[in-house]
Amino acid sequence: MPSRLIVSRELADLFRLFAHGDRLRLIEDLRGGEKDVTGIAQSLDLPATRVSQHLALLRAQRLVEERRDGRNHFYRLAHPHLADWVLDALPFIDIRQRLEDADHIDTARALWGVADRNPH
Amino acid sequence: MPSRLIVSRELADLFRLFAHGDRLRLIEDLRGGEKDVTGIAQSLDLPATRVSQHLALLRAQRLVEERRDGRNHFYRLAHPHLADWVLDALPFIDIRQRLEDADHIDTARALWGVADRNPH
DNA sequence: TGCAAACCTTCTGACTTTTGCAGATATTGG
DNA sequence: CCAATATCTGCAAAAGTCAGAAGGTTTGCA
Repeated sequence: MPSRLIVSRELADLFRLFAHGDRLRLIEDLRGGEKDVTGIAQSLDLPATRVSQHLALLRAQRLVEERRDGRNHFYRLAHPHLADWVLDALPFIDIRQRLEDADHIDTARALWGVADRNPH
Repeated sequence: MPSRLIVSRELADLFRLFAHGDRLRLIEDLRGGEKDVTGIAQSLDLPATRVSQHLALLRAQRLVEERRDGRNHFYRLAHPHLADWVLDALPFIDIRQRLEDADHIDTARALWGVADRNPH
């Protein structure tokens, strides 16, 4: 009977995992395929230790999968379309705040290799 | 140039807004259309004051829109498909934990009036 | 008119809990 | 031993939750 409560709480936990800019960038960084920790750390410009901590959180929820090759650990998205789903949230960002931001959104979409879904 | 950073931070703020079970239930509650605060409070079993506070947060991000009729305030989703997008996250919930949870997910989907996308 | 009740919002303030992050240490492979 | 990661510890900061009080409107009604 309290299924709504249970599921909404689990969903909330999931969303909290995405409530961190670096983790979102990490997910988008894996859009292209697997990558090792050092590689991720470089492209996100973060210390490898921090990246490893973020990955541990994502791994705990089975959002990423690991493959070891020698001393390198390669990670990939467990659900390839997770990155797409995240970007689907872009339309929900409040546009009102400085039009400048709209440009940032388009630019980011382009940088992340996603076709602009809202051309004008 | 730091578009990725800016956008990922805004997205993270958005996700943080969804990182609360009651707010998620509220969004799903508006799936069927507009509803007034008292009505929402009743179906969520929360004090109206709390509901109003949640609505204030969602309104600040333009996620809900308000319509006043007499002393009642009716709210609706600014983006009708927001509720769908939220439920699209269900597949990302870790299934491993007690199969029991899978049932809860199906049940919740049914309760929220969404066709089961993963029949077996 | 006036007043009370209904509906809702906002402010205040404290409280709990989380969480981000650094630095140290452990582990595994070359 | 070095490189690449993972995990542990601990804290400081932040953030968010929530209850209760108080304020605004609108409606109903005497």
